[in-house]
Amino acid sequence: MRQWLQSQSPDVLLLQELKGPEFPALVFKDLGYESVAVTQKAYNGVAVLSKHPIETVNTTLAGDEEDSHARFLEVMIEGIRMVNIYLPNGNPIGSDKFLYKLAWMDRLLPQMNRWRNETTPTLVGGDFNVIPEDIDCHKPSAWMGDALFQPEPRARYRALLAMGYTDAFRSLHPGEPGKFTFWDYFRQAFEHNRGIRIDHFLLCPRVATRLQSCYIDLEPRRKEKPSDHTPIVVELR
DNA sequence: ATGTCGCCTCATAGGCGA
Repeated sequence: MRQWLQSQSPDVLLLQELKGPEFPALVFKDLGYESVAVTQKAYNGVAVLSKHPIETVNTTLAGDEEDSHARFLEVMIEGIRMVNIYLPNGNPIGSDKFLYKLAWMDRLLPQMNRWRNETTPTLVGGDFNVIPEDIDCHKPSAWMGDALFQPEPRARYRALLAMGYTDAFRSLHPGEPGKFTFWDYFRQAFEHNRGIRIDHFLLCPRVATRLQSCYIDLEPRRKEKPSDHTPIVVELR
C-alpha cells in the first residue's frame, strides 16, 4: 500500500472494504496524503486519500436513515465531486442481503441522476460488486448463481450508463476480454486469470471529456498476501 | 459443493462476510 502510493503517486485514492474501526490517517499524512474515512468494526469501510484538500460533503447515501453501513463517501477535491462507494455484495441470491443490495442501488440511482442534472463535475468510483456484461468475467456460467451477475443489479448498472455516465475502463477498452479487478483466492484464480471486473469509475459527461486513460494495475495482486482486488486507475486531463 | 482469506468473539475454533 505504502509502496504503491509512493510509486504511483496518485492525486487521489479511493479505498473500500477497510474492515476496521479506525483508519490510520497519520500513516498517510506522513506520505503526504490528507484522508477522510467512514469506518465500522469488522465490516465495510471506505476512505479517500488526497494530495489536495478534501471537503467532505456526505458520509451516507441518501434515502435510508436506518442504514448504518460504512459504504459511502462524497467529497469535493479540486472542483470535482468524487464519490467513493462500496456497494453491497448481495450474496446469496434471494436473501435479505440481496434485497439490501437492490435497495441500496435503488437509492444510488436517483442520487446519481440528481448529480447528473447539476453542473458540478462528478466521478463515482469504487467496488460496485456488479459484473456489467458477460465479457467482464472469465466464464459467465461460473457466475450465473452469484449476486454480482444477476439481471437485477446489472439492469440497475446499465441504467446509470443510460443516464449519461461513462464506464471509464470499458469506454477506452471496448470489447477487450480478460480485464478484471478481482480474483477470488480459490484454486489459483488469479494465476489463471479467472476473475471479474467489478471495480468501476463512472464519469459524468463533463469528466468523461477529460478522460485520458484508464487501466488496471495487476502488480499489487501478484504480491505476497494480496487483497483479492487490484487497483483500477483513471487519469484525467 | 467446493475452494481461501481475514476479522470477530460467549476466543485459540467456529461463524461470518466476502
